[in-house]
Amino acid sequence: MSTSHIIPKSRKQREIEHREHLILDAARRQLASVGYFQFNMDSIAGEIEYSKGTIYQHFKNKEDILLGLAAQTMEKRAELFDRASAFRGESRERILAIGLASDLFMRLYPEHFRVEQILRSASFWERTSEERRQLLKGCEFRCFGIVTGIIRDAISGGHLSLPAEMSPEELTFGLWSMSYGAHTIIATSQSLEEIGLKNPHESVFFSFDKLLDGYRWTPLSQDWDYDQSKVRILTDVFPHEWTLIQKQQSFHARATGMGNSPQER
Amino acid sequence: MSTSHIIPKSRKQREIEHREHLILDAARRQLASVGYFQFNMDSIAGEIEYSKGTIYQHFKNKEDILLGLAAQTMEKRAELFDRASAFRGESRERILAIGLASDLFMRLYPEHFRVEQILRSASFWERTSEERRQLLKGCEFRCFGIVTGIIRDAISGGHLSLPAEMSPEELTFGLWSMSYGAHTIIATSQSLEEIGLKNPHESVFFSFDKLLDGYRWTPLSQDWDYDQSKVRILTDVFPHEWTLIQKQQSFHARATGMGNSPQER
DNA sequence: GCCATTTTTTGACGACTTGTCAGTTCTTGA
DNA sequence: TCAAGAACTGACAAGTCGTCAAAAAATGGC
Repeated sequence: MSTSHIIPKSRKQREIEHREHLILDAARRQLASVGYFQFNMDSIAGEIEYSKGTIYQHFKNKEDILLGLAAQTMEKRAELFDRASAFRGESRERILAIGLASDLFMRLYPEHFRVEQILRSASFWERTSEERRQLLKGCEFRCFGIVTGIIRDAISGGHLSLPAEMSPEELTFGLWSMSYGAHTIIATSQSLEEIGLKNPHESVFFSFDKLLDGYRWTPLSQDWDYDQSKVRILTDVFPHEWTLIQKQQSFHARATGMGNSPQER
Repeated sequence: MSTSHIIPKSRKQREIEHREHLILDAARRQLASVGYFQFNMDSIAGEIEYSKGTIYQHFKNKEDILLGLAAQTMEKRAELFDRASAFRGESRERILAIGLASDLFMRLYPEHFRVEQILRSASFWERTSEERRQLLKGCEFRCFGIVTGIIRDAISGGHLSLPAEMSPEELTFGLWSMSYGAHTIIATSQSLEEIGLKNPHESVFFSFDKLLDGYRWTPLSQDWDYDQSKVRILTDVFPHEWTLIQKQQSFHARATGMGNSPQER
């Protein structure tokens, strides 16, 4: 009796979860192909072959779907951060690994930035469901905590000492700002080429190096071959992701400066 | 005859321009009070006491109005940058002045970030008018050029030398990223306090200092009192703006760490 | 196998928006 | 004073979101 009770229930459960994925996948495709302004509920319903009413049982409204998309990718970002943080090496290499994770993340999920942009805009949040909001916040905290953890490790390991009035969180904020800003600009600016930036991705790493040198986080870039660390991290920690990106971009590998090994700089 | 020809025309002209301002002001208010999702053409029309049709003679569509708002504020940002760049002092002080200009800008025009966020999002641009697009791009180029100019001055003045493979534009991009990222996060994040950041504005300046130290842009922060430079720039270059902000925030001056002189750090 | 009850799904519909355009009002200048 | 053109208007077509009564499907007791 217990099984006949439980099995149908869990099948139902799985069906519901599966449909949630269907909806999000359809939404992601829609968003990628037609953009936010064309993106509408009727066509998502059409695509997944369920009615609009059913979608509204999963999501409070249109915005909630976008939040769902963001939560999905943020989850993946947090995973990448976890793996980066677990790299066995100098603390500064571990932070470099986080930088690489960010970079890989934005290359693997470029739509994420479109969504995040909308997310961060006017009066969006109040329309979404509390539950999903918390989910996203959780991922954000997790990522933030991972970075702050590495910083604390660096301090206790004697590789970094912050001015007395400065907290590890503030350094994390600086790194976050730079990374978020750079990636947003890269993803959305119409005219970086025109402005004279051939390879903004690479510039980000350069700025990172200099920022950490400014904090005197040892080993300093002049005393250590971080290009080699980069290769090691990519092959050890992100082999799968790196392969994916190399495939994606192999046709213009040399132009992006990442399809090849970092030594070329 | 010529006067009777010209005067009415220019009055008409002025009326039209005046109305454009009316529309943008109403839109700005709407956006600030109800957010993007409630923001609609009918209520703007109601507020300015012209019909919707008339609004559509000025702007191609809703998005074009937002672009108009952005162009208005970007113009102001470019002005602040111009003034910052004209500060007579060390090149690194001039870059600090740019940093202060950014900070003042976001404090004076917080709605701008809401708009910019929407601007940078999905399939927005294709709906707007080419003319206004160019206007905005122009402001962006101008700001970018000002910063790059200061960097070139620093290089030719012997205060900074970039690695051979790195261009001034790449450094500008790094500064832009950090500033844009930080301000966006500050303006839109729900939970900075919760995460342990009491005064993110101040953290930005700290990161800036460290980044420039990393580039060995002299005088290094350890050899120069940049807090004092900050005060000098604020009083010499941005006296009016600074007063405005102090008034705005005087009731929680100590909390923001900017209502008072920077020495307190 | 049958039917009453509960759960799930559906899509027509109300409410609201955007952008248009035919018709009206205002302005200009002889 | 009035004709011609410019400017303005608001009803309207087209399209969207989110709801909800009714239909369909699943469940479970007999």
